[in-house]
Amino acid sequence: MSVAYFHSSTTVLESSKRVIINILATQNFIAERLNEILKPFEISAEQFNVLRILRGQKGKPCNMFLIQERMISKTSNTTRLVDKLLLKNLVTRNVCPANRRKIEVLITSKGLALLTILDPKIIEFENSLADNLSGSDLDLLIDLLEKYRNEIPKNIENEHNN
Amino acid sequence: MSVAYFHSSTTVLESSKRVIINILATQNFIAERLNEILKPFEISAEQFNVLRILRGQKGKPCNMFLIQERMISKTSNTTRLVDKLLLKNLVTRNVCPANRRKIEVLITSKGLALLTILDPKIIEFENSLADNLSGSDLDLLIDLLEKYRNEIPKNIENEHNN
DNA sequence: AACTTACATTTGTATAAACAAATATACACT
DNA sequence: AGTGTATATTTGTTTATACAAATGTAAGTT
Repeated sequence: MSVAYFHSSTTVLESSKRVIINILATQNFIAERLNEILKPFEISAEQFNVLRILRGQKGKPCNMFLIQERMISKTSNTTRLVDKLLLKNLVTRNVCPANRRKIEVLITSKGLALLTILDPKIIEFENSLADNLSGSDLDLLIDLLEKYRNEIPKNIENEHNN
Repeated sequence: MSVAYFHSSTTVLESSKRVIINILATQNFIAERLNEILKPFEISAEQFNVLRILRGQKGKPCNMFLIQERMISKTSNTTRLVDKLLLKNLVTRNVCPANRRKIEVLITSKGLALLTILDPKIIEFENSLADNLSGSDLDLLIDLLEKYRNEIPKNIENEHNN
């Protein structure tokens, strides 16, 4: 889900508007660069995201609901996303024997190999942005964003060592 | 341009990753709520953005290039965006007599009226988010985001009194 | 004037997002 | 077993995005 927002002409904006513009501009900035990194490998950011979620499972299969839940943007169509990864042999998809409503999705060795190639590029990208701020400012930024969304700050748990 | 990013399982993330997740999550948060506000009026966030850019022109016509330049996400198709606004009679579109390559787009009174209805809802939305932070923290957040994108902090000029 | 290049916008087309509706399975209850 | 309801995923369809190519206009050059 992409969002446009005014970026217009002649008057100084108040902070409540400027912060929104800045968040959207920053998201756009990140999205453009991430897509550039991924483009040579012919996967979209969404597909990349799903691959990382699957790797984070460390061998445990992941059903569609779980994938959807862990994606930041919940609106995309998980079935068709996985379809595309399946076509490239980056994942497998099987009906769960214990509950035939569920689907077990697993990353393949080809998928893992692709992530291994991408890992250093992504880390370099993340660090190149993070380097613009001091360590304490980076943590402050995280904290402010969480507060801005009115989210209870927590130690976000996530796949690491990726 | 929407971006997904990992939001996965079991390990604590370093700040360089967390900040990206937080920016994307915040953008998504804003986008969802903004779309909710606009939905009853049957315009998309992008269309809304263009209308605000046109109002910011204060009667001066706006060509396609200028509209595109002022949108945060440059990738969308301005022609077809304006097409849709035209269909709803929210804008007019005419060939520029001085330079027949250019197009003059203007917001109509119907377009202005729509913005007038939306204005308080948008302001309320912006303030509801801004209220989660103190004034100085809000300005700090803006500053940190600009630095994060490595942009020279400036007093953003924009349409106001909207 | 013809030719070239740059500019401004539109169009074509393939892919993806959004959202509602449909399918298929599981489980609880009678 | 049959019925209703919740769960899990898929499919259909409309609209939007992304990107390349095409169109039309202007301006400079020979």
